Amino acid sequence: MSKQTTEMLKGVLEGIVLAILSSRPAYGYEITAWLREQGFTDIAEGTVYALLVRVEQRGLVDVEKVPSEKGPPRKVYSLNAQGHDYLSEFWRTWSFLTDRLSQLQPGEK
Amino acid sequence: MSKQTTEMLKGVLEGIVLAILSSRPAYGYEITAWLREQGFTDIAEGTVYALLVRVEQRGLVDVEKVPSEKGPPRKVYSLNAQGHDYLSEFWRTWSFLTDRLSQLQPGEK
DNA sequence: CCCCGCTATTCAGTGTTACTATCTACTGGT
DNA sequence: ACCAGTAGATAGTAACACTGAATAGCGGGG
Repeated sequence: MSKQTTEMLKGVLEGIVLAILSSRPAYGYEITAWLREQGFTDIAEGTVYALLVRVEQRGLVDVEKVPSEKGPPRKVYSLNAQGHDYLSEFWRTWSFLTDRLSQLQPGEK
Repeated sequence: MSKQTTEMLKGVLEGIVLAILSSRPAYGYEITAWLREQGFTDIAEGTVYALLVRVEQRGLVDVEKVPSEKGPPRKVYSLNAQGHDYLSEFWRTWSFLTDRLSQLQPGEK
């Protein structure tokens, strides 16, 4: 992945993952696979796990261990009330950014 | 500024500054003032100067020293050919992100 | 004259984040 | 016993925006 993409993901990736969790609970491996399908081809697995640990420690998600048929138990994350608040704030910030950038973007040709 | 905004700015602020420079040459103090008018109320001055040094070192901008009526000489930056290429790449990456995020954003109520 | 305010730039140190690379652990099939 | 696939954890690194301070030039007021 380009360095540009990497830097732009900082802060944004967290919002993306929380947005996914707002629609349904999910676990790390599943989220990584979904991101790759969506075109984030080179998201490292470790990145998603580390991100999930961070949001858990900040109390934005609830965690439940669910035994898996294959492999170790899954840690299924779901967005809690505080997480929803945080996600709302994320969308506000995101809208602010997209507004400013759309003004700067040259007319498409 | 919220920590959220700070983190989301990473990588994006650079694109914003380059976009400004693509429309006209400018110097650091001026860019900072403009950003503040646009609602980036708490952009630290040091941040913009550090960013300009980085893009200069990567050869994306040309620099010219221009004496100022008040205060020390200004370093006026302008986007060069390589900078334009880089900026195009930035817009592609930005479009990719906005596409993915617009899919995730809940229908506005 | 000297200090203050404004303009303008620079720099050292800090925290957060995504990356790389590696490691552990559990299951099923050969 | 071994291996592939699933699932998660962790140590170390690089990049970037922030804080806070310092530097420097010019004008005007006391």
